[in-house]
Order: sequence, then structure tokens, then C-alpha cells
Amino acid sequence: MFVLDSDYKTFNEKAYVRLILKNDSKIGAFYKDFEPYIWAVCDQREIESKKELIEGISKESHGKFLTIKKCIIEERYIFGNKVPVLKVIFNHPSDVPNLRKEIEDITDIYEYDIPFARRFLIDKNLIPAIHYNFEIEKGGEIPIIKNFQIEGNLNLSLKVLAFDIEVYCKAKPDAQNDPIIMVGISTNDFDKVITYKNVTADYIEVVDNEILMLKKFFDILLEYNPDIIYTYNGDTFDFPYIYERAKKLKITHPILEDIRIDRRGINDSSKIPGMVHIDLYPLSRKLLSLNKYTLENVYLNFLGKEKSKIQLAEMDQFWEEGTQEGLLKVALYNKEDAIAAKEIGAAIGPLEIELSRIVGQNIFDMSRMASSNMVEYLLMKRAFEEKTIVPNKPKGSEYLERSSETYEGGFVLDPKKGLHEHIAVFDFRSLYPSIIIAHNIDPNTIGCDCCDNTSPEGVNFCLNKKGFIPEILKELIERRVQIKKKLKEASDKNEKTIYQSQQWALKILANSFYGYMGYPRSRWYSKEAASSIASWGREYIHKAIKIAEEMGLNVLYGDTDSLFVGLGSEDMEKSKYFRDKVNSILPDFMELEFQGYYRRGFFVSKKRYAIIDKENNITTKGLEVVRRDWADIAKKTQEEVLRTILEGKGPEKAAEIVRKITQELIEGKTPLDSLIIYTQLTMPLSSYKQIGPHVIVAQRMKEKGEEVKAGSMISFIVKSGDGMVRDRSFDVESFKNAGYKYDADYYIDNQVLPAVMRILKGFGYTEENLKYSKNKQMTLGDFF
DNA sequence: TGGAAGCGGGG
DNA sequence: GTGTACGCTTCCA
Repeated sequence: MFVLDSDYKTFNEKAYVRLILKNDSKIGAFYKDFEPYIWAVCDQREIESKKELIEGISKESHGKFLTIKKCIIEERYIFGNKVPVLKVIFNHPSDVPNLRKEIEDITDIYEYDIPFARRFLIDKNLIPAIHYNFEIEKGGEIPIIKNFQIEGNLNLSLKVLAFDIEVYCKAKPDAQNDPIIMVGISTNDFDKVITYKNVTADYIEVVDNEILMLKKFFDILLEYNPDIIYTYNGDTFDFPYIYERAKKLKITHPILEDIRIDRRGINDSSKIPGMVHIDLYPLSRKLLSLNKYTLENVYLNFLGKEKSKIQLAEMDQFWEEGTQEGLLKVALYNKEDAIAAKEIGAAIGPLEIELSRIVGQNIFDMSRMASSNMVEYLLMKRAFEEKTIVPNKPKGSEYLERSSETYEGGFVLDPKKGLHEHIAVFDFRSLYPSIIIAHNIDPNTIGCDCCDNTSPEGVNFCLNKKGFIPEILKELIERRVQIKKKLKEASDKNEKTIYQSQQWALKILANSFYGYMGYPRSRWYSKEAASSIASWGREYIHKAIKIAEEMGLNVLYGDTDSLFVGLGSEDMEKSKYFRDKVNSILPDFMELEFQGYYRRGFFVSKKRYAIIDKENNITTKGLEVVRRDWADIAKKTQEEVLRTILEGKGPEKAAEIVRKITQELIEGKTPLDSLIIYTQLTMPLSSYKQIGPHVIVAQRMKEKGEEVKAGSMISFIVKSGDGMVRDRSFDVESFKNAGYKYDADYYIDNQVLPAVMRILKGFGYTEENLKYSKNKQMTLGDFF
């Protein structure tokens, strides 16, 4: 059996850790004898008197009388010294936040903010997603865990279910008014769509109404009882929507009593006990480098697969009409979205499982934790093993102080602007992790007189003292080397997936240590360490650039640990020679890798470039405007300019396209729909201090009696005339009804030109060169 | 120039 | 849940 998830429950005022255990079946079993505690640290000579004071603490809170259970003196390391400290034991986890102020008045306190179930996993060295022998006593009111021993098998048989909902709505979906029309489900055993209008296909089940559809969905969840639920944006959309809708429709179902919807801004989560919900949208953002993270785009770029498409307006129309053909399109789309989620999950889920095993925390938490936080839990686990008390997170003022400390980051070379052909890209393999290990960089190795190990920043790190962080990091890196070897030798598909996920997990963690030490909320924060790592990194990239230049290579661009080099031709030999030459002068632990060959590319400025490979795959950085607050005309024109240049048709051809678009704008030929700008109201109208166009538009809509509130999406077009833009902005309907003329200058100067200038600036164009001119088609030749 | 405000994904 | 929160980019004042 293995731990799928864990939390805790309270029985008779006592907290029991609950483990969701799985092998052939799944059960929730409880661990009784784990107690919440924190550390209190004071001068050794005062320890007895402080112990008495702390044990005497009591407080009334919400009608309950809270006391400290007991204090025990134990030996622990703190800041490198082994000293007696007080282990303060509480009656219940919720007493910790209630009583810790009182203890803090008496002594320094540590480890007071570690959630109970996570603390349990650390202290018991119990690792999720690995098989253990659990000795469970059944027959009582609840199953009780008596004992457990690691068994080690990594083969998990997990039941997986992905789902997706479709909503019928005219504007932004609102669960109070807009019905769910379909629920699509995909598992390894079946694909299914539930709906309540007549449509026939083998995968569709038609029920009488929305209530029955949702109940059917809940029944399937209970009956199939998946271990993992995959959604795409389920944390912020599907789960909260279903939950609110079910309440609105007064549905009762056992699953609704267990479901937990947490809406906390950036950290939303939706949870059903016993089923690990993994939302693939935030994960895709974290793990994949794309310029758009729609399900469609992730499916295409990550898995190379396409699914059927549908416009939102079409979906509403098909639902209204209710024809077999239309409904089938919606159903197919719904089903394929669920399938896409399942398939993306199959590629990302194993990674989350490996992270869980390395970090030692639950799969659910891994899928929502920032990687710096994972590093922290890994460090905390090691600290516990070494009987070291972990440092506290910074309090408010210290956090602000840390946030204001800036330091120089990686070196970014000012690029050689314009178009280049035959580009080789090189990366330093694990540059920062290598530096941390080689130079023993740790908050506790700073400052010694015995070693010659000073960073270009002027900070000395002792090589003889044990570095907690570099030691752990070294283990991760060495494990990764071993696993990559095994991956090469493996032939079995499942085995490969595991190794592939393991090496990916180790890479993610290893690459997060530098950021971790520089992250202001870290327990093991060190600005000196972080800035020193970056400074050594700058030194190494400079060395590589020097070698390239000595070889007569054309260094086009470089950023932190990557180099873009112009080869003159598709010269792989020269690439290898350069790589090997750099590697011959680098320390053993560091390596420059050939990342790829690109047939063409251009660089605009630091962090802004685009390259195209032999298969015509385009990679862009910092260029694309894909947000909804850009009008379609700007997005489309930019896309065309990008493609034209990368296909080798020349920047002047791209400039011509822009001139044609601006000409159409001036002549009033541009369709209004491509000029709509979408901006959301994020607060009540009265709260705005800065009145932007969308705020004015919303005010006018409200005066007309339309419902506008926080969350409403305002779509507007800018009318021609004088004065401020906001005074000339109108909602699309009013604009069209009044027969207004759009403001061509606004769309040229504030939309199209800024979007294309991001690219064409790198080719020496100015706004003036790109505007349509009646008298003369200006070209670059007129200016140079 | 600083600071306020919006974006992202989902329908 | 032993919690209090992202990392930009753009535009207003």
C-alpha cells in the first residue's frame, strides 16, 4: 500500500492523521499517536524556569480553555551548535497558532508553521507514492494504523479520470444564471459525455435535465472512484462552477459534502478527499515554455496533437438550435477536451509523483507548490533527520528588507540586431547548481580565512565546512546522472516513463536551489550566496564568449547560461569543436551543451528574439502580444510580420504588410470586430482611482441600466475625435448602433505599431517608416 | 516617475 | 489550515 494523500481529522478534540492508502482498494486509515509541537529555544541556564513558565500558559479562546500539553527537554542543533531545547507539545494543531504568541513572549520559537499532516510525513519519514507494509487494525469505529515499514515497490496502479464542463452563456459564465450543458469524462476505461438535449452517439448519455446530469456525474465519480482527477483550470473554473451550480439547483449528493473549494486568489484549489485533483493549467504554465497556455495550444505544442475546435458563439447557437449535427459538434469538443486533459495528465502526472517521492510531501501539494517551496520541504526533511531546527520564515519587516535588497543577476549580452542565418545555440548544463556545489555555497559556509574560494562578488565560502545545501544538491545531481544512464539502457515503456520523470523532477529541484536562496521568503535565505552564484555564472559565460570570439565565431546573443552563435553555414563540425574547446577549459563539473541548430533568427533587444529550426518550428521570446487587451488587428499583424521575416522574405516585405494594414485602417476598411479591446472590471466601479477607458465605458453602460459589476468583461472600440481616449471609448453595441467611425490613429499608434515595432525595431525601422503614406511609399533606403 | 490595475486559463 | 499569497506589463496621474 502507498500513501496517495493525507490530512487530519479531529475526534473527541484529538487530532488523528488520516492517510489515504491505496493498493487494489483504497481506504482512509488513521494514526493516533502523533502530537503537534514546536521548539522553544532559550539560554541553557534558564531552560528549567522557562519550561515551567511555558507549561503554565493557558488561554481562553472561543469558549474553550487552551493549555500546553507538556514540555520536554531535547538536544537539537541550532545554528551549528547542539544544545538542549524545549519541545513544546500541544493538545491540538489548531492550538499552535492560538498559543504561540504567549510562548514567543517567553522564548524564541521555531517550526511553529508546519502543517500537521506535513509534519507527520517528515517526522515519520513516510514517503508518499512508495509501497509500505501498513499494519492496520480494523473493526473499531475507524481503521487505525498500528505500524508501517517501507517495502519500496514503485509500481502504482492508479485510476485516473479527467473531466471538463461546457456552459451555455451569453457573456462571462455566471453559475447563478448560466446552466452547465455537458459534462465530458475520460478515463482509461471509457470516454463519456452526459447532456440533456437529444443527441445520439455511442459515447453520449442523455438525461432529462441539468440536475440529473450533475447527479449522474457525481455518481460516476463515486462509483469509478478515481485516485487522480485531471482538469484544465478545474481549480478556478470547473470545480467552483459545478459546486455553485449544484447549490443553486439544490442538489444533494454525498460528494458535495466532501468537496472543498478554496478561492484564495492566486492559490485557488479544489479538493475531494481520496481523489487527488491535479489542475494541469497552472502546471503547464510552470513546466512548459510556451507563449500561450490554452488547452488547445498545450495539447498541440506539448503532445503534438490536435483536437476539434468550436467558437463560443457557435456553442451557444448549437445548444439553442438543438440539432443533432450541432449538438454532436459540442459533444465531440467536450469529449476531446476531457481526453486532452487525460493525455496531458499522463505526461505530467508521473513527474508530480516523482517530485512527491523526492520531496516527501503529497502529490496534491506537489502539483500546487512553487518549486522553491519544494526545495524548502526537502531541506526541512533533511534538517529533521540531522536533528537540526529549521530557521524561521522572515516576519513582515524582514521580508520587506529582503525584498528591497537587489543584486546583479545573470549576464545578458546586448544582441547583434537583425536577421541571422545558421545559428547554433549552446547551454551550460546546470550552470548554477554546478557553481553551488563546486564553491560550496551555503548560508552557513560564508566567511572563512582558511580557503581561497572568493566569488567575483567578494564573498568567501569555506570549503572545509560542511555545506548543508550543496551536499543535498550534489546528491540530487549525482542521482540524476545515474538515472539518465538507466534511461538510456531502459527498453520497457513504463520503466522509461519513470526514469524520464525522475530525471525531470531532479532537474527541476536542482535548478531551484539558486532561486531558493535568493527568494525573500526562504528559511535558508542568503543574498550573499545568491549574488555570488550569479557572479560566478557571469565569469563562466564571459570565458565561453571569449573562446568563441577567438575562434572567429559570431556571437549573436547570450543570456545567463545560453549562447547564440552565428556559424556562417550549417557547420556542425565547427559547433562541436567550439563546444569541446569550451569544455576543455571548464572545471570538470561544468559542461557546455549543444542545444540545437536553427536556420534563421533575429534579435531585437535583450530578452527579445525569435528563431526558426529546420522543421519550421518557431521559438519566440518576449515578442508576442497574445493578451486579450490587444485588439485582434494588432495580434494578427504581428503574427504575419513574424512569419514573413522568419521565412526569409525579408523585413521590407514585412514592413509592406504593415503599411497595407495601416492604409486599410486609415481608409476605414478594417472590420470593427478586429478592433475590439477586452478589459475586465476587477472591482466595483466606485473603487477606481485611475479611470481607464473600460471604466468609463462601464459607467455609461450602468447608466443605461445594464448590469456591470466586478468581474464583468468590458469590450469596447475607440471612436475618432479629439480628447482623451477614455472619453471616446464605447461598448461595441453602442458603437455599432450609433454608426461611429473608429479612430484609425489610435489603432495604428497604440495597437498595430507597438506590436510590430517589437520586431521591426530590431531591423532599424521606426514608426514613421511603417505608416502608410499617400504620397510616397517610404522604404529603409530613404533613411540610410 | 511611481503606483495602480490588468493579464493569465476556463465558457 | 501549525495558512494570508505571482510576476510581469502597461498606462494613468
